[in-house]
Parts: sequence; structure tokens; C-alpha cells
Amino acid sequence: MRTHYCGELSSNDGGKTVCLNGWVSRHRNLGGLLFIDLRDRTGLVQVVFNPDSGEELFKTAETLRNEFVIMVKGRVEKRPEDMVNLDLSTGEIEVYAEELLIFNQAKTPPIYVEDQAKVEEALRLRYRYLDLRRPEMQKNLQLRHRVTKLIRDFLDEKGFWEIETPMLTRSTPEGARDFLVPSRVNPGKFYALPQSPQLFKQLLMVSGMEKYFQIARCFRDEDLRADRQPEFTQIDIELSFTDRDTILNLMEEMIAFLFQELKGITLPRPFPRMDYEEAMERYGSDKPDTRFKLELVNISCLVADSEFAVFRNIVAKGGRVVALNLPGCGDYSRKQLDELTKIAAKYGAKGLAYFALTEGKVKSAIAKFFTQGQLDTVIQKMGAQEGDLIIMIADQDPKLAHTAMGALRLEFGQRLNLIPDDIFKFLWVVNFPLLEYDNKEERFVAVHHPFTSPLAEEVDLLDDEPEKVRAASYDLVLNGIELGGGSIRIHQRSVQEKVFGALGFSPEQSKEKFGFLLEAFEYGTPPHGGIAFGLDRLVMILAGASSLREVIAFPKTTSATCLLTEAPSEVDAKQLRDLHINTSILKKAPKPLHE
RNA sequence: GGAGCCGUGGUGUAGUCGGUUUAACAUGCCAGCCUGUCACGCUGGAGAUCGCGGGUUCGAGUCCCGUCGGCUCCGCCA
Repeated sequence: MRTHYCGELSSNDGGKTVCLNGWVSRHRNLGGLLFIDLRDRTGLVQVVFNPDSGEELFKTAETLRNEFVIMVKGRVEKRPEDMVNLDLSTGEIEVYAEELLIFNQAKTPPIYVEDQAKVEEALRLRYRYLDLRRPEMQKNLQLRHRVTKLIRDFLDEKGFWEIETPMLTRSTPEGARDFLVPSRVNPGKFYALPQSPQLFKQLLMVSGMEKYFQIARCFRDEDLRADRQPEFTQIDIELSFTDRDTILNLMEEMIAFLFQELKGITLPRPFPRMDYEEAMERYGSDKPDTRFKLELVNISCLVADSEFAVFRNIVAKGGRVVALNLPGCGDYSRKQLDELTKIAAKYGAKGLAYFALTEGKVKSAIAKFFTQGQLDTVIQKMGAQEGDLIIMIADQDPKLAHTAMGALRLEFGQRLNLIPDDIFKFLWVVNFPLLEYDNKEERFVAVHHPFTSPLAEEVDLLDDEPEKVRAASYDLVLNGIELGGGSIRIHQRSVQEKVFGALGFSPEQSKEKFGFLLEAFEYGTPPHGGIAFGLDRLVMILAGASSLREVIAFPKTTSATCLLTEAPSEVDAKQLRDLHINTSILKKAPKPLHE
């Protein structure tokens, strides 16, 4: 069979007789002479069919069409100098066919198997097996393979063991919606697919495994985004007898190792670290894109005494007025400003005020409520200049004001072309709040997860001011994308019970849902902590892609379906009977697979 | 749950604003010609009831309503 790969042939192979396998990528029939670009996963090579090599052979070659799967035996020859193709890595040589075998013919493909092919994404997903033949997709999946391989090597070297944890596990409260799996042998009971191996990896620490990792598939039944799939892969890591900085340093080393090996980039270390509080204040985000400045400014103090009642009242009630200076946008029209208001409104902002510095004065519907001194102070604080536009959002909820402005910051980072591509800005965001009040549920919920340790010196605040307690948690952010996050965990029953209490669980509920964990903590649990990275997102960034779907072989659409297999699908009544399941959905006639 | 964009031969688009040709272009496909092409070239040909359903109209790819699907975003995602 095959002796060489297409893309690996070079002038060094001149004179050799080789056997190649692959797909016909393109055919050029010149009448008396016929060329085939033969493709395998390594690349392309040109095969020449000449009538002199046999009439039968040439006749067969004439029937070749794109995507036929063939075997070619032939002689590698250096091309004459004026026929070298510099655009092709194998362009110095070509293969003179002596034997041809057609393994399989192919219908005209519904999508082009070539890079830069303009095809609707739905079609690519419907014919994913063809889409994955494109060199770019093959490159992405190879990159993904290399990432996991390097991570395994790195962690193995550091003494970590890869340990598998169950996919069929128990549903736990908190967090995302679970995917449920009915139990046939336990009527009326359900497993849940893991949202992450969190509890198991902590139990492994109790077990004395000390250093664990897993390339773990995780499932969350929530709505999708370009960077969110319902099933995704986490690089899950946990270790015992450790502290925050040990973990952060180790992870920096791992990420730096990846970038060195895969991109030849030496990342500056240590990565900067920023408190959550500061990230929100300056960037309006807990995952700030630090590739560009354009920072938010809290001008609450400066406008607290103004005659503008909206600002004054909001500040008086503990709210915020957040401002952003947009260089060169002072000439924005009414329509353009309305558009900005709309963007802010998406994030809940009730309005957007502005000062346009144009024609030597401040143009604004609200300028009349401010003294010249107040205006000057704001302009100076913002570092604004003639021709700039200062936009302001005020809200009683400081987080809302900052988040909405943070969204505008990102928008203008792009609009004003402030974001350099091809640079990688890492940032640790640390000391998140432990808890956050959920108005809908009317209770506190964990910002990270319920097993996150409070900062040791703030544990006592849990009783009276739970909202002030900060967590021993950390997120790794790259170019505004959350790559991963983790924390030091609680390892004492008493502290864990206290946090459960703060979350509004009764002792009975805690015991029912997490009794096994509380019990485990009583049998000698080491202090431990860990982290999990989104593998898909990491590979996406390394591949320079803008959607997770480019680095997942068989991804789901935004409505969580698979266009290739048409999953999810209806199932036989018998299957449901076996599982003791009744659905409340009226039966529709099942759609046949692919028309 | 909500908002926006998109859906026209196999594929990618134009045509939609402002109602009317034989629905145009490129590529792919088929056939013929061609011995140095590499996005081969030239000549000819086939291929679309414009996502689906309804409505308005003398007349709908175009306007209206609904629906399905894809994408982006908000909510949601410990």
C-alpha cells in the first residue's frame, strides 16, 4: 500500500517509485496530458498521466473527478525548472503515474473542499465530513491534538495523574441546567451528565491522589454562543497542599510552554494580576481585554453636586456615574448617539448622556445643568480633547453601569481600531466576590461555585456581611476571553456548612444534596485547590478562529442540534416505556433523515 | 424568553429600497477540442416554480402576516 504521504514528497525523493493514497483535489485534462492534484492530510502533490504510460491507465485517469479516492503508483521526478510551482510545497516535483486504482468514486460534493471556500455554515455542518477535509479544518484538529498531547506531557512531567471520573453522576443544585439521563433500572430516577468533574476531583484529593488532571468532557444545558457549546472540554486540574500562587505559577508555566511549542512565542511572566474590583472599575468586565486602553472612569464624585437630578440622585443613593472618552467621536450625529444608547440598553442601562467637545464648546442636552467648573473637571479627568465625545451611564446598580459601559468600550475598541490582533494579553483576575445576591431567587448564590474558599481573613464576615466576603478564586483571561478559572477549595466541614448556610441551604438540604462531601471532609481532607481551562476556547484562540465550531469536529448549532446526524431525535415508544418516561409533547410525525 | 441579520440553479452572490423582461453573474457539473497545466484554456449545453404556508394585487423573488432553519447578541451559562 502507501509508501509516502503527498505533502511530504520533495526533491529528495526524485527517482523514487512511490505509492500514494488520497483524494482527487483537482483535475486538469489537457487532452493528451492529464494532471491530478492528489490530496491527503499532509498536503497536495501533482500527479501526471501521460498516454505513453499505457492507454488503459490514461483512459481510467480521464474518468477521475474531484474527491474520488485513489491509489497512485508512480515515479517521483524533479520538474523542469520552468515548471516549478512555488505556491505548492511539493511544487518542485511531480509524480509520473504508472498505476492507478480507484478505491471509490464520489458524487459532486455540495461544498467545495478547499480553504477560503465560501459556504453557508449550515451546509458545512450538514456535510461535516466533507468540511473536515479542508486543509484548514484538518490543521485545526491537528492543533487540538497537539495541545492535549503537550498538556498531558507537561502535567505528567510535573507528577499529575490523569484520572477519569463518571459521566453518569448525580444532579446537584446550583450552576447550569443539567442534562439528565433516565435510569432504566431505577424507575423515576435520573443521572445528570457532569457540568464539570468538580466534586469528584475534590474527592480524589481526599483520597490522597495529590495531583490530578483530566481532559474532561462537560455538559451544560444552557443557550449557546459562538464561544459556548452544550458539550465542551475542560482541562481539569486539582492538587493538594498548595496555595494560590503555586497554582497560578504552575499554570502560567503550562500556558507559556504551549505558546512556546505551538507558536514559538515566549510569553512574558508572571502574568499580570488584577483584583475583580479593579477590573470592573477600569474595564467594566470581569474578563477585560487589556490589549487596548480606553478605560472607564468613575465620575460619580465629580457630578454628585451638579444640578442634573438624574446623576445627583443616583450618586446620593449609592449608584454610579461611569464615563468613557471616545477620541474623535465629537461629531457623532443624533442617529449615531441613539445607536450607542441602544447598545447600552441591551445591558440594562436606562440612558446614555454625552458631552461632545466640538467647535470649542461642550455640546450636550444636559450641559446646562453643569457649571463650567464641573464640566472642566470632568473633561480634565477624562483626558478629553477637542473633537472627542464623553459618554456617561448612570445607574443605581454600580455593576450594571460598569458592565454596560464595558460593552461600549469593547465596541469602540473595534470601531476605533484600537485592538491589535496577533498579540496575546494574559491577565489573572483574582479575589472575586464569594457570593452575589440573586434578586430572582431572593438569596445569595456562589459567584464561582459553592466549594470555593473564602479568603481566610474574611471568613468571619460570612455571618453579617456575606456580600463583602471575597473568594480565593482566580480566572485566567486572554484577550478578553475567559480561558479558565479556579479557586482554593474549602476543606473543612464547618466552613463548608457555613457557606451552604449563606447560600440559604438548610442543614437538611445541605446534607441531602452534598452529604457525601461533608462526610468526606471529616476523614482527613488536605487543603487543596485547582483550576479548569476551556480547551475549546484555548484551541480557538491558538487557531485564530472566531467560533468554537471551527475547532470542534462535530459541533452543535445555536439551537443545540447536530445537522449531520439530526440529533436530538424522537425515540421509539418502547425506549420510553423501558425508561418509565412519559412526555407531555404531542407526537409529531417523525421527519425522515435527510429529506 | 427577547432583539437583530440572513435564506434565490450543486455552491457563492446580484436582483428586494421603488410591484411586471426569458430571474443575472461567477464557480461547479455535463459534452466536445486541446501534450505542461497547476483557480488550465476555448466552444457548447443542462441546471432555480427565489426556505415553507397564507394574504394583498391585474401582477409578488420583491409588500404584509405566520412558520421553519442558520448566525450574532441580551437573558441564561456556579
